[in-house]
Amino acid sequence: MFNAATAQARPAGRPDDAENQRSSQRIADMLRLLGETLQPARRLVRAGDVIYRAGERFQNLYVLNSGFCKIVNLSADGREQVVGLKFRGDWLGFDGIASTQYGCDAIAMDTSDVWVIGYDALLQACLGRPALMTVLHEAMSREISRDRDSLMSVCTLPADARVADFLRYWADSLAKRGLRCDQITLRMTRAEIGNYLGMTLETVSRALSRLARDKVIGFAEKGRRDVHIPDVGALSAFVQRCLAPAALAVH
Amino acid sequence: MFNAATAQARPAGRPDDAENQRSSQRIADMLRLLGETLQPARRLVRAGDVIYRAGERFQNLYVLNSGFCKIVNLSADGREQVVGLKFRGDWLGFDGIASTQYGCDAIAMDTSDVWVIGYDALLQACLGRPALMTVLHEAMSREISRDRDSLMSVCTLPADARVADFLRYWADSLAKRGLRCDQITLRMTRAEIGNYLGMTLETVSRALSRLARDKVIGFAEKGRRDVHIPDVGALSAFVQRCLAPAALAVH
DNA sequence: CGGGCGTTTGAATCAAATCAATTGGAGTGG
DNA sequence: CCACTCCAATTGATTTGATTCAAACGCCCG
Repeated sequence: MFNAATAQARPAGRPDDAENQRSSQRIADMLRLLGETLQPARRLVRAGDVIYRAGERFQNLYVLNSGFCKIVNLSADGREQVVGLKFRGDWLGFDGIASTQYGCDAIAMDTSDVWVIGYDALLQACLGRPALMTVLHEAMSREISRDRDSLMSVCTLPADARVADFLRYWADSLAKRGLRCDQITLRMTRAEIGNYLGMTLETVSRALSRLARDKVIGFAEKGRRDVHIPDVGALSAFVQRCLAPAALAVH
Repeated sequence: MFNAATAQARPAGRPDDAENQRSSQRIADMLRLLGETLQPARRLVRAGDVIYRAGERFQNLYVLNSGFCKIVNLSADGREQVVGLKFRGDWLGFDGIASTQYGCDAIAMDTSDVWVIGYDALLQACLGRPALMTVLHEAMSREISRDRDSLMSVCTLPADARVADFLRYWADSLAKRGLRCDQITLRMTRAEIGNYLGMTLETVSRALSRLARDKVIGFAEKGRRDVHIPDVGALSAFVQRCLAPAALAVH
């Protein structure tokens, strides 16, 4: 189930189409179930719009029906940290359940369709519809797994590998949603990527340049926002190369 | 609700006794509720024992009634990362819900009493006992918040501050469980602490030495496993000092 | 066309990792 | 009880990867 593991287990590191299709189906089923049983209010947001803010009273969970957003944690002393990225089918706001207020800001990074799920209504509905509870728990479970993968990446990978792993994660997220992942548009600045990965914007830029020089990624002719990924497996291979500096000529 | 925020908001950085007492009560209430409604099997484990392993089929959640353990993520390429520490009242195994198998190892770090909660039975019981569902969701929510705080710490703090923040987190965890927190016994080696914090064991050792030199912590006469923390607020202050290198003489 | 922001790239600096040596306790067995 | 071993921890010297500081470039938009 782990991204790296999945890529590794495959013969040639190519995406597991069957698995991705199942993911895509699961998300569609979940959205259909939520739509039918709860008729959630929809909120259309644009890049930069705030979905909720840290400190606001927790009442709703949110589900992204389309678009893309970031979760930003702000510490008491002013440090700001992007702690999560959310795509279609992801839930937002779980951190508010225990403390009765949100602990982070959720900011749209693109035009998005956000479904508003009243938490009390959801719990109520869960009682009559066990499938609802299942999707809720699975979503929380997945978030916990993903957060651990993030921590793992930040703690164990050097900067270049972290950037490569970030792109792999992004491509993987798109593939799991049935979207093409050979051409991705990063709707984040280098500074935001760096913040998310725990490094400076210059280091992100250098890492991307190195990835491009090694032909692991390509840039569109105009602008460096669009990244071309000919082979997702090559990103995983690049990560491995970063980790094994003294193990080259073996044949 | 965030640890750092809490400490900051206090007049003198001292622990918030009322809040801690509420936490302690909440945990006791939760354990009582679980014990009464589910009569979970108990498993006594000793330091080093495996509670579950990554890859095993998910069937149970676990709740620590006493003791202490670590959650270890193992990547496909062999990197090993401590991604969480669990104390009395904490739940283990949430990451298995979505994928039907555990994604990490859970290893006891001390003699512990682990309650085994069959997941299906729990869901069943939730239907009749909404309070059960509440504690379950709160536990997952808290884990998500905590994971984000970890990521924040690793991404934004220099090594010394990260170690200080780690000790603050540990002391805070004890306080929230009604235990004394001025004298803590780290049941982890420097290497394990370093792994958790994303640094080498030498860096952990140096950071601890510096904290001791600055009188923020003290070591027991014999052995360096026991750490004396005269004032938890001083740890937060130390973190701030690390972040503000050029702001000393202001009066 | 010019201003402003985001990005790239280079050079210098710095924090942390690595390499290496020593110390200190805990445990074992004579 | 002491000698011996083993492993954790400390501390110093050196190297290295990433940050910082600085300059230039390119793209978008008014």
